[in-house]
Amino acid sequence: MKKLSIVDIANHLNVSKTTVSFILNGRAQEKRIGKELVERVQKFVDEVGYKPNSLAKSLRTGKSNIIGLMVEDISNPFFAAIARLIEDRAYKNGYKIIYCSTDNDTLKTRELINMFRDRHVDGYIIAPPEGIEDDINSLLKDGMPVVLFDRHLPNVSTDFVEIDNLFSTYNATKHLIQQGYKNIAFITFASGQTQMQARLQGYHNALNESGYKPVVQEIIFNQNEDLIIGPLTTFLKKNKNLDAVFFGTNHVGTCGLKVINSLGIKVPSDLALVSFDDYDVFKLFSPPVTAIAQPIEAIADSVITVLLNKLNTSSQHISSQSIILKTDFNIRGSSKKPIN
Amino acid sequence: MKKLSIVDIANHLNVSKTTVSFILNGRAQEKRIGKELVERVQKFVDEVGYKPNSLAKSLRTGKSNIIGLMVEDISNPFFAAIARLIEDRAYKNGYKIIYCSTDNDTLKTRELINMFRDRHVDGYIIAPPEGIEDDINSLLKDGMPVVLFDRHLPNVSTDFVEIDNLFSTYNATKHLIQQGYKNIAFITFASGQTQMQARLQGYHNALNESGYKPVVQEIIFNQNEDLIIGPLTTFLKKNKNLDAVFFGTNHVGTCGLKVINSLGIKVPSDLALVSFDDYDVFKLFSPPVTAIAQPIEAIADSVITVLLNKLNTSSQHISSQSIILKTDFNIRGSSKKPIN
DNA sequence: AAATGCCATTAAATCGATTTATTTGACTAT
DNA sequence: ATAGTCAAATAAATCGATTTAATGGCATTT
Repeated sequence: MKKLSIVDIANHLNVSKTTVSFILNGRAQEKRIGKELVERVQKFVDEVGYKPNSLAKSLRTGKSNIIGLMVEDISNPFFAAIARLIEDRAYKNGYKIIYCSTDNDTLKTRELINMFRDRHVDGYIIAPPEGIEDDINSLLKDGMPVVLFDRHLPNVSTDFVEIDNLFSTYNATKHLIQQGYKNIAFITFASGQTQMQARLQGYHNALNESGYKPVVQEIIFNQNEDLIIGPLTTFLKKNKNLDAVFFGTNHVGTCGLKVINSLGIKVPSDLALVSFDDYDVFKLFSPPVTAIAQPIEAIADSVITVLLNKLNTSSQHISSQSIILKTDFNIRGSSKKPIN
Repeated sequence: MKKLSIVDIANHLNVSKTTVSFILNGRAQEKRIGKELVERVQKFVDEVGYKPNSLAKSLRTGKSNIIGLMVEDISNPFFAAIARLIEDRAYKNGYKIIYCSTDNDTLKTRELINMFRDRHVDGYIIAPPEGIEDDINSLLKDGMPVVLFDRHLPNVSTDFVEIDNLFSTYNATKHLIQQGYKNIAFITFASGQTQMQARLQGYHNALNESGYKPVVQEIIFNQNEDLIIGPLTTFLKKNKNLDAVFFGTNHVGTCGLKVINSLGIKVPSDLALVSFDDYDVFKLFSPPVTAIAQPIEAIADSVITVLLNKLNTSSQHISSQSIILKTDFNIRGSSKKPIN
């Protein structure tokens, strides 16, 4: 009852395994193998449900039909949703996904890249942490297809998919200003990543145009949520003059909501809120939080499309492309700053 | 600059690849290979950073060091969190994870199991849909380690990790009754899965003890959230006499919250809420939702511990174990039904 | 009739490791 | 002197596929 190999098939049919292999790989015509032989082999293979051992196949061909997907944290709803969509599309195209969470940790990411490399994944989809430039360039030098998303690396020239971060925060901040808010803080994780810098820049640009003073609070990321909530609480307690707060990522946003809840701050009468990323938490929070929604389907679709293209066309000649997607701005809660 | 193979190493050192292999696999002593030779090989291997090709290794040994993880939906926070924890523990023990979402779809799950099998995963962690019994029994027959979680399959005798579903809903329902609520509905997805049946039973048991009439609403699951929200809205509009609602899963819970929000129902004055699974959405929702919290870390820990045990001890003699974990009951919002 | 070309198929090499079986030389026991 | 033991290392088989190079048979060309 053990698994059949191609040799078993060949022996049973009194043909060579070469013939079986050619037939199974659709090269029967090319190799002009007799029509009835093809049918006989095909029939028997179907009958016993023989499947080639993919390890042996990968070893020989160098292809694994596996895509390595590295997100920041699979338990973050944004990344989970993207992973889910990419997974679906990949399966439909005959690819499997190995995924992992980088935690934005350069060392961990480096190990994971080596692990993927070792498993001979055919392509890489990465939300890269800073400091991983050399490793990715090394992948590229070896001809591996790599698509970055959510952010990119200035010194790495490969395809990437991003959203228009700068405009998104610029636009949202502008909106707050038009509503009459003047003391608008921007709270985010300390990070030099491109998307974070762009978001920050958008905020600054909008404030500059209005001549208001920017108030930026950078929180050190920590796995332990208490170490995020602590500094946040301190900050909000100290800056009572704020009339609006902009959260730069969904994680900061949910932590921020917890703090605001526990401090008994009223939204938006005490404080108006805007957060990056829109999902269940923000839609349900009462009163609702205005949010910038990333086009998750479009991101996943673009990423996998670009990668599949690179995988199918062994094209060294196509230069790398950057895809920038638009976000939606979902305004919720009262629309005007109440007059004091 | 291409990758080195064991032959390259052997040639360069003028030894046989057998020797290199023995040394690299820690069998030098057993094979009494000379001490200086061992050091010479070790040093060179470190120097050039040689890593054995894991495909070839897997092909020969039959082991892949990969664990297949099948959850219901990786974008569901409960499963995402579990997956994340399992992933961490697995990596620490030298295993990688290939994961996928079953959607509770038997056919899709069957295909995925075959895919895992084909990739020679060493062990399986599955939140199984109904109807997949035969496939899993077939895995077991072939000696594959399988651990189920979140639910189990009555006709499959293998290890599983669950929570005490029946007691959890019994206890929570009891609590509602003690608070003075009389018309308590239970809303859940239509499913014959063990955990769902147990939750329903707990609810029934509590109501029976009090002599109140159960009101159960089963929603047909659908990927399209609108097709869940629709029936939910209809149900809540029709049953104005309800004073409490119990959501049987987190997904039903979040959908339910959306409906309650859009209908303008006040919680808990109009309607008290209890939901299975506790996470950000419920903690932040204002007024907060009382929830049954699953011990996510303990679940992930138990699952991976059991599986690693099975992987390490090639023990056919250890009979399968069932682990039942306790839940936490997080009471939020007002504690008494207001007197009308 | 020998040489050439084409067909249909297959033997053998290959991918990169592990593992079994064998070799070689030194030393010991009979 | 001969067989037997042992240490140290290696040759060769193996895992299960793909792929290159080779084969024998037949028809056609010169």
